[in-house]
Amino acid sequence: MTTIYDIARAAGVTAATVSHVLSGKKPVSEATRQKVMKYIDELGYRPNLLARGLITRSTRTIGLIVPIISNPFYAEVIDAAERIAHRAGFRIMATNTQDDTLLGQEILEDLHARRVDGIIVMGGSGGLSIPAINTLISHGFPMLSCIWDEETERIAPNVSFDYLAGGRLVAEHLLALGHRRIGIIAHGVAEKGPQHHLRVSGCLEALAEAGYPFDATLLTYGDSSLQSGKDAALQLLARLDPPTAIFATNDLMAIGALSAAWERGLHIPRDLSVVGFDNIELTTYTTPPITTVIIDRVALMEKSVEMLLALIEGKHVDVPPTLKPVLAVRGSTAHSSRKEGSALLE
Amino acid sequence: MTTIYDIARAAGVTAATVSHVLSGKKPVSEATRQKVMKYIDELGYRPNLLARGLITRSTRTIGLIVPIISNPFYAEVIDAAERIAHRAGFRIMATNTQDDTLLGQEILEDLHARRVDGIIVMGGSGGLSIPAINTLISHGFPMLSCIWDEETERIAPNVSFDYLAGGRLVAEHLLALGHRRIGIIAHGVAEKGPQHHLRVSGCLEALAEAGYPFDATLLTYGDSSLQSGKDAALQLLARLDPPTAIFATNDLMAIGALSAAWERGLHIPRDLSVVGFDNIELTTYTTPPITTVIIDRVALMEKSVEMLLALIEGKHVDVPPTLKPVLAVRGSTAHSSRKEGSALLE
DNA sequence: ATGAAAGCGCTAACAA
DNA sequence: TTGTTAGCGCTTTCAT
Repeated sequence: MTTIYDIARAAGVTAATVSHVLSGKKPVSEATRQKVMKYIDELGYRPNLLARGLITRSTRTIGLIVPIISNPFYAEVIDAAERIAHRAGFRIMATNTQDDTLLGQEILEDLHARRVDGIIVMGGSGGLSIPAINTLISHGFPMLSCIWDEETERIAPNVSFDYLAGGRLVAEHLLALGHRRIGIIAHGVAEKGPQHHLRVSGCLEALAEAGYPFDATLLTYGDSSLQSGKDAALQLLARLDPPTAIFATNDLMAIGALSAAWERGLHIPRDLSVVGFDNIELTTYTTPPITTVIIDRVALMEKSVEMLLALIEGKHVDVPPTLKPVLAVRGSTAHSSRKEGSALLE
Repeated sequence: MTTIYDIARAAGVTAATVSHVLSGKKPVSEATRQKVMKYIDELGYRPNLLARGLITRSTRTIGLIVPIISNPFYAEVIDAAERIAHRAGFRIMATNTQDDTLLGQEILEDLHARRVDGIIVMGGSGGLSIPAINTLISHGFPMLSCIWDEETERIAPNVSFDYLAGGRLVAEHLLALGHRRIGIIAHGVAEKGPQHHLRVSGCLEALAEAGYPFDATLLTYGDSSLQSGKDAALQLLARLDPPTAIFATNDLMAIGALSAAWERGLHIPRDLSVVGFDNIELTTYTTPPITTVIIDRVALMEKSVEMLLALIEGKHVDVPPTLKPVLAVRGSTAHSSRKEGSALLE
């Protein structure tokens, strides 16, 4: 592979001069600049970023860890992060933990070993242990979490989203439509404890404040996947006293719920209202489009990247204000027409 | 940051010995091994992969370039690639070109400069110019394309998928259901020439062979996005002589078509049949589920990664046989009930 | 079984 | 404006 020395030799200068041409940090005569550039082009020279990174102690790369890349929410996050980082001359190295703690740990260490300049950890703890993150941070490594739960906030700086308010928006919307029996499909298997629990809490709080008790048996769990949302919805719909509305804590599960309702021959929103969370692009194109809570991914990544870059440069950083949710009301929710508590006809 | 020398000093040995412990390539007494490991742990040492890569001339990383990461098809591809590469001890560095040629060029050069061991370029030429790829290959850089069109096949080794056969499957299926007027939504704006044209050609060939001429005005174009599929479908459905079935050359556009039909109050598949291409997970959960052509992403990436690794090791590689399509018949297609050529009622 | 020495390709003082 | 020198953190012969 062509090195800086090959260029230097060909151009009849020294490696330092070639380096100067490349970086533009030192004055170089136009004549030699031209000559050097010519040979760079001719020999197809590309600076070895490993060598450069070794000495500059910077790779101009930021690591991004997400739970599951096949969830469009995270794919869209990666896309946003890439665009934003690119503006600052940084590259994103994204990986997904597949919600596996061991793999998450490995990825974290690998990113560190590659000397990325900093790391952003997205989403739930799935796939990453707090101690693992803690170790890196205590060694002074620039890290931050993005939309994680409270546990992490005290460890890494956290760019946060007001999930609680999001859950409230959902409840308020459904209550206003006359729904009183609301089924919930949350992420997190029961044993592990709910992971999307802030979204649920917000919803329950608003219900309680409005004076409507929540039937705890209407709280079911999924794993954020399409199929798990469908399964949970089928389970809710099979009850003798099915809910008139279902709140899924992410959009994929909401789509699963739509599919479940369709299979049972139910019309949405006439027979059942469905609300999601995330606002992935797809929710505008389902039939009907899904009412969901908007998480502004671009704003989130703008804040995160900006904050991480500051952290990398050793600047003082203020944790940005919590991002607020907005409800996108679409066709999957309507006034409750079915008599509450009555079984669904098939 | 802790270096190998810090460990060596702490353990009272030399850097070479620590290296031997780490690599396991040289015999080391159990006693020193223990001691070294202890300090590695204690000081939180992580080998600097930049330095290692510099000397071993390998980063154990393979670059993966896709057009658009927010298309679940490519997100699923990346996920598959990561799993497969991981088995071989390799890491994937994935980036999307956002279908931008300039950005694609930049990414390619960056990947090269980072000294990834090889690169896989996925999907259409969107975002990457043939000459750019050619330059790298001619310099002996391990590269291959995956499911690209014929143009590339002569340049880089190509893991291919039989798009033509896929298009035929669609036509045969629709013909068997009695459809004669088939609308097509293909990727590629008209000026640039169709990029998904093999999928289209296959379909047209089968139609011609069956003795049914294709009305060229029923060929419309999108850009593989949800919205473009919807727009194109609306356009087709607004005609006085709308098609009885629509073939979208990818699933996102098919979902867009579903949405368009829904907005126009049409029932699928009674009023209109819709077929997609790719078999993204979502197609099973739409209402109704979408009939589509299966592209086996895992098989594709298995072949690609395996082949690239061989290329990296300088082994001779045989181009694997073209992967064949399989049609997944689902609820979005049914027997043509509407009288051909009649306008759609709203 | 361990160590000494050289060098991967680059940048960054510092000199000239 | 250009060159000299040293060294980033690691692996790898080659000695011992």
